[in-house]
Amino acid sequence: MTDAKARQQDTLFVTSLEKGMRILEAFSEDKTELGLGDLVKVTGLEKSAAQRYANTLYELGYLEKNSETRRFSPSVKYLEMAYSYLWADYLAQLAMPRLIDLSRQTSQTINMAEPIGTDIIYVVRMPNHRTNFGASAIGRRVPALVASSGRVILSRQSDQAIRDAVSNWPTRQYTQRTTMDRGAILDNILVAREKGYCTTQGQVLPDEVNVAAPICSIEGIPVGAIHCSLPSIRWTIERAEAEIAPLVVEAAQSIVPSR
Amino acid sequence: MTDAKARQQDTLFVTSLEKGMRILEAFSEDKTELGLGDLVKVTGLEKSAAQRYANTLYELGYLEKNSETRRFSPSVKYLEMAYSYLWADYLAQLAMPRLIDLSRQTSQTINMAEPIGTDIIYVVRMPNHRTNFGASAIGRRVPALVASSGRVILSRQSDQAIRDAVSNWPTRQYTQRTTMDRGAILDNILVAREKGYCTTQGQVLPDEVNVAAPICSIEGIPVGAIHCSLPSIRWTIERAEAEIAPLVVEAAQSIVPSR
DNA sequence: CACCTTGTATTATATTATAATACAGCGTAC
DNA sequence: GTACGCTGTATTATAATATAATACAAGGTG
Repeated sequence: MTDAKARQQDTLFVTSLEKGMRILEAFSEDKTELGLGDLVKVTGLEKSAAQRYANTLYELGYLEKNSETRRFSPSVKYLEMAYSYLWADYLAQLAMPRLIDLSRQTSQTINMAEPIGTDIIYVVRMPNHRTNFGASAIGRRVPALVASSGRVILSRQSDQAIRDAVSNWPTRQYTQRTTMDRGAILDNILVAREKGYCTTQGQVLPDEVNVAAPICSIEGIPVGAIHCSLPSIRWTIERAEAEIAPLVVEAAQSIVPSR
Repeated sequence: MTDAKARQQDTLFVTSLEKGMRILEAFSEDKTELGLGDLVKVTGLEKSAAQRYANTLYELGYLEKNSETRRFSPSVKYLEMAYSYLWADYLAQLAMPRLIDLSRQTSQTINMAEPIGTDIIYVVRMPNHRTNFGASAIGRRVPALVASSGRVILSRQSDQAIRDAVSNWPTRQYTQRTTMDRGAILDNILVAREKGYCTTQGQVLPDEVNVAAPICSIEGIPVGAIHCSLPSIRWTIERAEAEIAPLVVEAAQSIVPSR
């Protein structure tokens, strides 16, 4: 029995709600404005279902509607949800003051990421140089194997977990320089384990050098990472290791979530 | 006929989805972890309904469940929604590079806010000094009459609109110094209209001086504001006007959304 | 130990979501 | 200039699905 089938027979699972969430989720980086037909394509719902659910979300204020094009787009309610989340995220609250300090100390772009399945997600972003918009927006997911934050979080896992992840987790080619060679990724992770931080170059964005250090719970379990982005025009990996890495590591180590 | 009644008879309005959204919205600044009973209280749903909808959202990955306390809390999916929103927000994308520059120039906390009904909502936050956590989280709503950003946006509206807002819009006492005198608020807005920026002190947080300037569309309609927060230990309003206001105004004026 | 409050699971019932379909409005092309 | 295809919108009878009640289990507290 498939998941979907199992759910249909579960009286505690409300399929109508699922369909509504499909509409909410239809919008993304490259789908910012969708008409009814687009929603049908993206969600796989029937036309009449898409109509009713989109209309409901519109009436509830989750979707805006361009009165000329009749297309929907996410409303600011999407942002309010982030606010609710952040208050529930103990790590974000604990880390925030240290991240602010680090941002001031380095005058560079500072991020905090948390692991989520095979990805990491950026929870705090403090841009300090102009960059791609997506790189300064909260809530972005990137495969853990690609991001320095993801790799440094993995570096604190068991050998077994690392090898499993490096073999099986997805990657994605963001730039020409994104490493698709899993052997090289493994090496990078193992070096990170030795050094206590991970450095990468041009993995997600071209022309960026990254330094990431893990945030670990009192039991030593990696629960997040701090990550500093540097423009590679002015920074080499060597210079980043010398000048930035110690600060990032220190900041990350000063954050020890106990719950 | 009430709204609720009207909706029930509207076949295009899916009440099940509404109930689900009630659960999603139950979590907030001070309600970060809710058990089933709490959800019933907050949402007004029946116990069995709360059960089914919360369970559905849990299965869909929107809610986490603490396996000891059995309480729900928002998952990181709440954050992903913010990411989708930001890509749909033309103003945020347009403003981001200028905000980064301004943050570097001033080395102070920079925010961008947008009006939403009688509130403003913070869309971009770039903290540069330690502060209250809520003040560095995206998605926060504050009554427009209280926030310097809200007032400066109002200052670009018609006399009629200003007077209407000052008389009728809600306010809230965040600090001991929050101005509850609507006459004083009106004066502050009218001064802002003259000067082109709005200064406030201790309205939302104690010990903060704020300077805000409006972002206007090509037609002159205020669509947002840039706002700089300064610790009042080191900043007076006078110094902020002299050193910070020109930079904030310049940044805001350099952003001219054309759609 | 008794009680109360919490979350969980089940069921028959009818409320509510459904899919089909018809309609209207608009732009395009022939 | 008219016909066509493409949008989004509105209405219905039907049955599928959400429902509320209720019973049960599991902790916690007096």
